[in-house]
Amino acid sequence: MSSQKSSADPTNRSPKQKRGHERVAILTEAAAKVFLEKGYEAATMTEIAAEATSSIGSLYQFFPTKVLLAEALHVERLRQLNAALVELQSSVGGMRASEIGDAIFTRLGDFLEEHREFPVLAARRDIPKERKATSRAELRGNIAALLQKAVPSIDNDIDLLAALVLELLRIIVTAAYDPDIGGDPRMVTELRGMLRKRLEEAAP
Amino acid sequence: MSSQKSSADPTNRSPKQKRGHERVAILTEAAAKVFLEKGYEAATMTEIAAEATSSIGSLYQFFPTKVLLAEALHVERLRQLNAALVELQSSVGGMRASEIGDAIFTRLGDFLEEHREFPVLAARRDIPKERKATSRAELRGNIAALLQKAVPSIDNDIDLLAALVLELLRIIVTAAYDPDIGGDPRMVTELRGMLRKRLEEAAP
Amino acid sequence: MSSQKSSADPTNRSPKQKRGHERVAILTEAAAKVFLEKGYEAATMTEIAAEATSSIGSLYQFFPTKVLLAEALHVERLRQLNAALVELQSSVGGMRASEIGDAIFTRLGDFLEEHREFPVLAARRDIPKERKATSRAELRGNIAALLQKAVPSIDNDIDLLAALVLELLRIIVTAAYDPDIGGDPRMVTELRGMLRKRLEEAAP
Amino acid sequence: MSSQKSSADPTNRSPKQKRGHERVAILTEAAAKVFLEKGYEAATMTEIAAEATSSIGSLYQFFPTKVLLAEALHVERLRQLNAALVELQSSVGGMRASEIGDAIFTRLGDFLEEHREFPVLAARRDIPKERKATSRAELRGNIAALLQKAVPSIDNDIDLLAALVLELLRIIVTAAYDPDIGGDPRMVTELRGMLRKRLEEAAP
DNA sequence: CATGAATGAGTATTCATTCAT
DNA sequence: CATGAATGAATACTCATTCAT
Repeated sequence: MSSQKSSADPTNRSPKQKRGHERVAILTEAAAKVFLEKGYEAATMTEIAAEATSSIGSLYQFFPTKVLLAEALHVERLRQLNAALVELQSSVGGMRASEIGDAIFTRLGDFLEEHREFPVLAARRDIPKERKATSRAELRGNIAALLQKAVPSIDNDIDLLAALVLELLRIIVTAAYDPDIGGDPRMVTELRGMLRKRLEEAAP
Repeated sequence: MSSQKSSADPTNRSPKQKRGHERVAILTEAAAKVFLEKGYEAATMTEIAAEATSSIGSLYQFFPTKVLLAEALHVERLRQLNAALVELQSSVGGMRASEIGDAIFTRLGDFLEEHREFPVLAARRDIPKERKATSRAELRGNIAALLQKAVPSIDNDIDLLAALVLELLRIIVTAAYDPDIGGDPRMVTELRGMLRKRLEEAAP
Repeated sequence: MSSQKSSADPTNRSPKQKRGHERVAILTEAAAKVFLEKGYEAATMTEIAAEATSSIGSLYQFFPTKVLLAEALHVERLRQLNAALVELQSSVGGMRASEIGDAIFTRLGDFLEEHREFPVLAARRDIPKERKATSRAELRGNIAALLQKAVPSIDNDIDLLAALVLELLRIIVTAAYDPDIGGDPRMVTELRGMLRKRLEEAAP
Repeated sequence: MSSQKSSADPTNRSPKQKRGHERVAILTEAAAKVFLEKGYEAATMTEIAAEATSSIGSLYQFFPTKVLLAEALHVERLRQLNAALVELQSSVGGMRASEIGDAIFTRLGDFLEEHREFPVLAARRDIPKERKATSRAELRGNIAALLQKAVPSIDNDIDLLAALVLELLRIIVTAAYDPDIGGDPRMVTELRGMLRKRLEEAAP
């Protein structure tokens, strides 16, 4: 249910030494920062390298393409996101429907706050729809698993509910990313409330 | 009394002749199409001109900047959107809370289906936050007015509710824009349901 | 000695009505202003038309080319300049060598102050060298005539002296045009002094 | 530690490798040539790159802007010019007033003959007046220092005299630049003579 | 492997000039 | 003739990517 694929895409040459692993991490974080600040298209490989206090050549050593760099980062974040959901499973046993939504919101909200570049990566227009579908399916699956585990009695519409959670989260992400709206915490409260109600209704 | 261009004024030249008005309309629609297909950043002034079977010079005659072109289109769509909301006012008098949400969803859903480039325009990263706030405020105001008119008894949290409607619509937009998800009409139904419930609760 | 050619270059269609003459004057002055402000290359036909509160089409009606417009203006200014020199002839009879230089400086200084775009026009890189030589020759000739008339005893080197006067004036022009230097009136005094001395020496 | 480019810093990238230094030199000379031939505005970055048998990208690697390229070249020439003046100091001790002017004319004449693009660079309309004033001041200072060293008894008006030298040189430059006039060596002789006389008078 | 130089196709934008109304 | 729309070659500049050292 969770994703355990090795983080190295076959297209990237994977670093052979520890040195390389550190470099990759630094480059990746630099990319995250620049993608967040500038957006995917406006971010330049040169600026990312500079942010990592590394050279263009070095950046290309590990990520032979801007697309591949974005993808690597995206995949990594998805892995972390799914891992967070999986981890949540151990603590939701026996929760009431009204609580599971909150738990998910809280956990994923934390994730998204820490990795604010995530929506930028997810919104890239050149993600092959296939990969997109797969990613969505995996996330939805993990959320569905959570719902299921917490409230075994819902199995009807469970996939739809999972998708709904995802969409509601997307609002929060967007709102949080957009400084104008994000300030109003009542919006999050509202959304949590709506979800809670829906879940209670699904599993009375 | 001319002044085709003048590097110092950041405004679109408005056409003075019939020919000009027609051309502007064609250019605008071409821009809408290309922005939708490619996204704002990847859209090319050259391609837009080509799509309009105009010369690049003609495009720049009326829209001296890519930003200004996008803005003009965005403003136009916002105008239409707000007009639709205002128009809706005349038909909501006496609706029940449970119906007003549906009415809005339907009307705005239609709009968004017809103008699929809207989210692209609205997501541009270079919109000055001030303008963004103003636009949001206007939309929210019109939605609030609708809610108020239909159900005068809600005045508590009416702005928050309006904002909520906007966010839920954003989901639909995004989902509709994203071919993978948009197909599932149950999602829209879900969202409508959630909103209906919330509104009923607000105005029992 | 002075130039009396008709101001209309054969390449320009000359206006047939009074209306046309006014237009031409307005356009010409607008051109003068814009050339002065922006320089020849940076000046645009569009801006010139706007400055004349006229349309591009109208501008092109009278001056079918930017080059032709600049040339027409240049020729007009040269005509005025030469006319001023010719006019001066009637008042220099019997002046001493030490005075004639001052007289020329004063008169031409006035001209250049009133028509500050002159150096811009004269510095255009695309003036055919032939025309350039002719213009210079005419100016030099008129200055030589002045010197001759005032101090008939100088005939040796009179052309060289005339050229010298021209060059010294160029300094003033440049300096006057350049706000940083122009402020210092002592420079003009110096140049006048040097010229006076040289002339006295030439005609003891 | 890279940072090839970064849209926010208005500086030339300095080369870090030997290859880079060579390229910069080639590009600079190519720029000098094209600026001289075409003038600043008409000179094209593409043509400069071609003249240097480099790619346009290489040119921009080191000179991120046409303005910056011109400035770099201008600054370099000013440096050389000032260096020439400073160097001259060691050989003017004890010269007579009548000689120092000639020495300066000769030295700077050589410089200007070798770097004929200099006036083009100096005449650019977009030089910030502040920089212009500074450059002038430095040149004037060096000339003043020369005059002072050679003829310590002049201190009255020394700055004005230095400015005068500069202006007289400007004539030569302009004349030399302008093929029509430059040919006449008597003009230079005249100017030298005038200056000599003025200096003798200043330091009898 | 790291570094940064080299490449060049691609992009927004300008502007003289021509043309339809 | 006036007006302003149409045209498109030309230009500065960008940036992903490749290569030499």
